Amino acid sequence: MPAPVNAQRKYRRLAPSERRQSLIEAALDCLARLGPHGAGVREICDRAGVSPGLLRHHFDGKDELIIEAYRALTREFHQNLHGVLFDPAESAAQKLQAFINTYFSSEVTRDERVGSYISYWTLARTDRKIQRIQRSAYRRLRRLLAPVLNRLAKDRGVRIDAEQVAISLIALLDGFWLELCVDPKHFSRAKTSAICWKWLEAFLRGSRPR
Amino acid sequence: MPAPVNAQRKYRRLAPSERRQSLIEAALDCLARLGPHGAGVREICDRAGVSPGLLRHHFDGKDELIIEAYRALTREFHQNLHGVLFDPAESAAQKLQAFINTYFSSEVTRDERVGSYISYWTLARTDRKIQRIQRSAYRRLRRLLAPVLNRLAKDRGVRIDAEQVAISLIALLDGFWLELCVDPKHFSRAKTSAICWKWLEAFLRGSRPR
DNA sequence: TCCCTTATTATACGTCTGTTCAGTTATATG
DNA sequence: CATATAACTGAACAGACGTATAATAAGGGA
Repeated sequence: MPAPVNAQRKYRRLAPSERRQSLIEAALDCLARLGPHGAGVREICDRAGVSPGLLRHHFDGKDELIIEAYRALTREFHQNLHGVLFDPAESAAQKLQAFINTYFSSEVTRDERVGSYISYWTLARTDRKIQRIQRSAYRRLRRLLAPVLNRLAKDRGVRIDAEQVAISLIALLDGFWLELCVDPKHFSRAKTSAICWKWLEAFLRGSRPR
Repeated sequence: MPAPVNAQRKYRRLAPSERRQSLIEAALDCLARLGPHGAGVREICDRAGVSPGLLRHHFDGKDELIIEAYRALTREFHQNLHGVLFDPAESAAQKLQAFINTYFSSEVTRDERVGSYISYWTLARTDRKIQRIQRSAYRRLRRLLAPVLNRLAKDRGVRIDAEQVAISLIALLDGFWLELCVDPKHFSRAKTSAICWKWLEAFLRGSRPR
């Protein structure tokens, strides 16, 4: 009576792309829970259920994994928000409300992700490659946002500098997002979204007519 | 013909309080330039012009130094802003404009400091003691700001939830402050201050009358 | 079925980390 | 000027780090 086949296997082989994805996921998880200091090779590989030597078989080194994980993170972030802003059925106001909601949604800002964003904010100060990815992601977000803001201003009959308003709105969102990190209990995500929308509307009301 | 006395001395003795201050300064400097990863004991002590063993003579360990440095940083930050908001000669509007200017001033946000703030944002995610200091500093800032905002709302004849506006204003400021880190060239400090003030005024104009 | 490829493991290596400690020397005090 | 105190040095330590490498075994193709 032989033991089940699965019990005899010491490990499962994965296609390189799958294993890389699994290691990226583990890296983001460690970065979020333990910060850059805690995201060591052994910790990451433990999390991925894999021996430490395997990292170098799929990546040039730990640094490349961390960078690749950031690429994946910004891609995920951008896709979430892109989908919301390009729904042709919605008005500009509806799009922007959905945008703000998504920014604070559990999908984007969920606890297992939010810590990794902050880790990368710190890493970007010293790592040029991470800095390049961050700036590019920031520029893409602005370019995504500006035309929709322009459209909203048109609807409201006011004249704005869309680029500048995009920058300000992102600043407001990022600022609240930071505060949610300090004290998650102090504000609900829904309430935070509502406040941001209120600020945006107040700003538009205060802008000069076309 | 003896060499000058100073050239024979191998080191200079300092009072504990002075040496502690010097090490704290060096720690903040390393944290800002190199991030948490680069702020090692040897690096910090090099920066302070001192041998690595000395750190433990004045602090319980590296962790305590980092925490003590954060205490000094938040104290400095708070004192700068406290002075601005408690000038009795100024109106609420003038106080708040000065507050915003100071927030982005080279004193508070200067390059050799700004990086250390971000480092601590990351460290606060995993270190309870740093988290406690951060939350307390955040609460103090809100309590400093709320009464002045209330006064401004009175002057403008509108009714606001001062606590909530304080939270929002801090979010806006912190958000811009983060963006200045990503791309310092994109916005001047003066322009950033002006935009924040404009947002605050627009919000007040949009609030309901008393 | 066997075999070949290569994903994976386990161990070992050198470097860097925070810390220890015995010895050294600046400086206040009598 | 002599002496005691303690600020300070510098080398050595154990452990954690990222990495290199030889051995192992999973799993598809002949």
